[in-house]
Amino acid sequence: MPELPEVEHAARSLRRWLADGPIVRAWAGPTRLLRGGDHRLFARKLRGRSIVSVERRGKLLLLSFDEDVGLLCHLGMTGKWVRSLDPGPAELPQRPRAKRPKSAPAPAAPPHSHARLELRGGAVLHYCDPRLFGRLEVHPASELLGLSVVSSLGPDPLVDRIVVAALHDKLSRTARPVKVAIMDQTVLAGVGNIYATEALFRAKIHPARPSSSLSKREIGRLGEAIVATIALALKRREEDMTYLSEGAENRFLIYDRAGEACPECRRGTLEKITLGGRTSTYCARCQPAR
DNA sequence: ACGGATGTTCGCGC
DNA sequence: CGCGCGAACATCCG
Repeated sequence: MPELPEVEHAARSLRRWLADGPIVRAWAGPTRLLRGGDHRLFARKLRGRSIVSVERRGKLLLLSFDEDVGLLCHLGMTGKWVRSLDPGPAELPQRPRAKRPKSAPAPAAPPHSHARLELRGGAVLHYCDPRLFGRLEVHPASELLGLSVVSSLGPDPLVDRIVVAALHDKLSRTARPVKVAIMDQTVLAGVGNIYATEALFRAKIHPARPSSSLSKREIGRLGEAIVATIALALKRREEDMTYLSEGAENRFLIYDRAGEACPECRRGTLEKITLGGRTSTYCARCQPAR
């Protein structure tokens, strides 16, 4: 689920939820989410901790607790934090649930819950991630910002804003397709495939344009489009829970709409190309190649 | 049933 | 060093 707006939404939720702390019990399965870390250490370190701050940098969540305990969390492709009121009986990762009759009791824990923070008062925060592409790492809170995954991030469009001159300077040094460049987390932190696609459409820039070919004016347009795209997605997130794969219809302008008519010019048909291994949708009329 | 999916990271080759 | 490509990770959905 996660690009910058979704991660920001998760950060706001966690900030609210963790304020009910402290954590009376923590648990994680022996999962690869921990990246070689020890699941018993996860439980030991987080038990008893109270939240100090929840920050977001790009797609990363940085949770700082008292006693200098920190948790780094990346949602990968399908990770999310879910709050429930019951921890569930099993001390095992929840596998996908088999179909059961309507009359059967409701499940106690959400599917794919691989780590849990149980708060005083009974709420349980589950980290759920079917594909296990995410990561959860315990570090000293004071060292979170110094981790290379964090310190190597480019400016975050919401936290730092986008400085056109700096972005232009960075893009001028590479011939990579501009879409690949803005998805590079060391160039901008938090932009992924959906919002890169949407922002380039808004800015009327072809996704395959060599980064170095963009004028400063175009970069300015692109920067504004990125911020606007992210702000709109975040607003929608806060208003309702609409997103992909949650029973919601596609609310994006062109993402995943190849073959449909362009919503802007209404004449061209949206096309699809692959850049940097990812699918890109664009309108050849509104986003000319040169 | 097959192909693709919001992300990252690795290895290989040029 | 830059860059592209494909694979890998594990599961779900249409």
